[in-house]
Amino acid sequence: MSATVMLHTGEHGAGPAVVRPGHASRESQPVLRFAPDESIYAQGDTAGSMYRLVSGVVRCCKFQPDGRRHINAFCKPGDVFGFELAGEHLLSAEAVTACAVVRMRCQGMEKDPAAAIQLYGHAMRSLARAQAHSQLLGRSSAGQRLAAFLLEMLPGTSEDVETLPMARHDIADYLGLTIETISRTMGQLEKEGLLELVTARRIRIRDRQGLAALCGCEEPLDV
Amino acid sequence: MSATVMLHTGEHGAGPAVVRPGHASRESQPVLRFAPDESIYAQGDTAGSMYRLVSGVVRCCKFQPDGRRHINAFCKPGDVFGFELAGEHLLSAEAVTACAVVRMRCQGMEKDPAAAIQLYGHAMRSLARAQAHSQLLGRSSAGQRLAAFLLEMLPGTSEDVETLPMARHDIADYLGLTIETISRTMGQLEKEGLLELVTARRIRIRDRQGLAALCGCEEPLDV
DNA sequence: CGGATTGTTGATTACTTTCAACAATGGTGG
DNA sequence: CCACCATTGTTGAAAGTAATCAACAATCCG
Repeated sequence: MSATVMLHTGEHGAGPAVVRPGHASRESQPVLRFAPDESIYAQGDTAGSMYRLVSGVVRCCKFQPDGRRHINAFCKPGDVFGFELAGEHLLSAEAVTACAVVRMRCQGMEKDPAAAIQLYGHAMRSLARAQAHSQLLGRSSAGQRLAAFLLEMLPGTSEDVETLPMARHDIADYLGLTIETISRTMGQLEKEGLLELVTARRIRIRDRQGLAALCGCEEPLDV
Repeated sequence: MSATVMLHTGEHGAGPAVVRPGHASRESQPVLRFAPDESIYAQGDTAGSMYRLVSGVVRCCKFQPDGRRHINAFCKPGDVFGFELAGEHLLSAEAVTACAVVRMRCQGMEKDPAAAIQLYGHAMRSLARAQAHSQLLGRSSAGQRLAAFLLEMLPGTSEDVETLPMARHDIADYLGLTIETISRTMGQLEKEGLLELVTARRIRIRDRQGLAALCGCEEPLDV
């Protein structure tokens, strides 16, 4: 026996477990807009809201004391980010492309079981992603990482040209590689016929199965 | 967009959300014991419980289709693991040392706000760890990884000899390195005077600050 | 004590980084 | 609309780090 709880996360959601503008303990929030490379919040900032990405791409990243940057995740429309257990953000969130974001204040969450369950869902999805990512980084090989990354970022189903929203530098900091290695590996994948680089950012995936075989592990999580 | 949370009832499922022994709305569960290398659950198993480690050390790991193993986390007494968003375990949990575990069935979570909030806390702690770990793997250098690992695993405060509970193979799969590299790097840290290897597993940390400086980043999370 | 397991060390190879120079791109102003 | 220029991406050569393969040593357990 099992029980299923539907957690509606869309703005138009309805029902008991809905975090949305208008909820008793929350209020409607305007859509915020950010230009590319603009900061949504920075690590160390007081955490008090969660954010739902409406459009665009966001990177959640950590700046190390030694100046290096690690990108933990790229958020796509529909993703929720920025919720924290403690009082301050552990990561920074920055717009990769122009993007639209809804901020939702999380006050009195502990008084609202439905919200707590929904928060749990978001946390678990983020957890699954983070674990998959650390598996990717532990597993090594530039080719495998890039293949997995491309399958994750370019969800298209046919052989159409898709646009990578982020720069090589972002990819490098996400995959734990250098921009030069990204460049070379991308070229190699092209030489192997797995993809075609129309320009650096405009890519046509020629052989999705080949890429999946290359990275030799689970398909990208669709969480 | 909507998300579904499967809240599984154990086969003996009865009563309100049972989360840990002693709590008002929960019931006491027996302590399970596992021998070293014994499996607590395997990836793909139906998920219906969470587990609290009472004593010993557990590894949460993923076996890739190509045979490689990645260890996502080592659990220490007090840690809670095994909760899932979906209906099955994404990772396996195995005893590293002999250990004692309390299994808690997760039923009727939606009726128990306190349990949901507690679950959220566990998920967020796991998330913070997973993110820190992917930062560690992305950041590189065997020496830095091992230094961070030792600070994480050997919490002692003075210069006493401590015992590593896991084998080199486990460390390697956790840090994304090989056992040979672990061995060599350990020897190098000893040569640099940062630690002393009484035996392979019995280690005296000589210079905690030095190790922290080496890994050049955040202190280990105490979550 | 003995034997299997676990850990170490050495030599070589493979891969990624680093440093450097160059090419392409895309946005801006003329 | 085009030319310019800063930004972004590519390519090459050399160096460094970790992986691999192989042999050996130490440890633990019965």
